[in-house]
Amino acid sequence: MEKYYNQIKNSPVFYGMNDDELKGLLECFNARIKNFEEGEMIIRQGDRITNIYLILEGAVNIEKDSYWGRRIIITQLSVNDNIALAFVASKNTESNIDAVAADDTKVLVLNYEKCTSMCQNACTRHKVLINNLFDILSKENIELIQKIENVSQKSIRDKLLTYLSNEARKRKSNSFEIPFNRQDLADYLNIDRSAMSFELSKLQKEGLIKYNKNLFQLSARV
Amino acid sequence: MEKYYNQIKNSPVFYGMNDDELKGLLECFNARIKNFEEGEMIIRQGDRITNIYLILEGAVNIEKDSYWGRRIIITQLSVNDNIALAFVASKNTESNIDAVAADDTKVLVLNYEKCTSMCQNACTRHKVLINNLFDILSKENIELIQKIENVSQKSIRDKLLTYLSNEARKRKSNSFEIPFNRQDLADYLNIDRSAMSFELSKLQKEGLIKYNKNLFQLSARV
DNA sequence: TGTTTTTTGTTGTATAAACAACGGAAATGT
DNA sequence: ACATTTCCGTTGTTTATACAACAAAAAACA
Repeated sequence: MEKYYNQIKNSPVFYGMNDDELKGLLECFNARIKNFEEGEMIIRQGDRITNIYLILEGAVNIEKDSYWGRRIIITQLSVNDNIALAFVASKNTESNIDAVAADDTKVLVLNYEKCTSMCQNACTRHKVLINNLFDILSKENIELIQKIENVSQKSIRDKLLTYLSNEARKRKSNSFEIPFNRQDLADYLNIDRSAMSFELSKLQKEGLIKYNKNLFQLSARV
Repeated sequence: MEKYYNQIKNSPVFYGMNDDELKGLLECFNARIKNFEEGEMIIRQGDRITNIYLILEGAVNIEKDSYWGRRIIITQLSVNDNIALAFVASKNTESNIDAVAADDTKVLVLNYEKCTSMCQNACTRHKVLINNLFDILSKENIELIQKIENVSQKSIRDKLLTYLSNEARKRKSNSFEIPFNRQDLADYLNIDRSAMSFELSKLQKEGLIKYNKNLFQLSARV
């Protein structure tokens, strides 16, 4: 835990707290570290969620399986992101998603219910906390709307261009790495991988984008 | 304002407050009622948002225009829902959506920034408020994930069946009205209206669903 | 280093969806 | 009650995408 102390302190969940507040909260949360191997399920559809998970290392895919076993990737989370906040915040709501380690992953497990029942929202650190969580939720909301825009384009080409230019804007740079391999990107945009590959190389031939593995570069025209 | 007092009091935003707290907050929010005609824009992409809007009457579509002018409907909001909470909560974030009155609509305009700067989160009613807003945001989050599932299906048929069965589950009934006309539903699911109509009648012929105008009924098999 | 496995790009074919055009039904307005 | 407009379903045609199969490249492993 020591090793990650500074990281935790600067994470969006605990941002702005002093050492005393942070230590108190971690105790209150009954915080502990847990490891997941690549491919392991952290949360399953139908689970009743009582913990928040703060990602310390690695990456996590938020997924859903459709009837026919086709995989939908909702989003990929990484270091400092948290999993499942929306579900613990909406009491008595079952998870409607899977959370799968996309890498060997270390998470900080926070028992949200224990913490809220203990504090009764009374202590000052809890006030900072809920403000932080509020900010996080609103940002997640906007991210989800963004994702809806990405997948709502009608052609493969438009999905790719929308996704890539949204990423560029988010990173404030025309060249950036994406967290997905080709199959995962296809599952994220809900398109066929091979058709996507084809379209990507077409876009490259036309000079709209350049890419090498997961590193993409957008030309000024995009 | 009097006319809507009870409705406001029981809305998710102000839920659980006593009369004094509510009155104080409405003042603090500089609350006022505003009317919009069908088709009028309540919020535009790029606007910097400082107000929350609580819908008192009518309905509002949250939309986005793609490059080619194609319309994407993210969701439809109705009475007691609020607009733009995520944007005011994420300070300094421009709206990336349009909010368009889908009907003649009455909203309660709440100046969020004024309220938060005045109260400095100090007063007790503000604590109830932020807890309410927190709940609302988390539910919106889950709704958005649901919507992503709906539009992430690969065929028109699967989109319709997923959407309809999700609605049925939400309403806890196999027969229900949808808030969309055909064109709006197509824009919500990002598919062609005529192709959708065709698929709907096919589903009806196969006995999976029945519908009449906006009233849908799912057979047990769905 | 050589072998195996995974990932990515390419192509041809089958299929599903978009699109355009239209007629009828329903709703709206006068 | 009639005229006008909007909405909905149907059909044929064009187009884009899924799908399958495969080869090349890269990565992982021994």
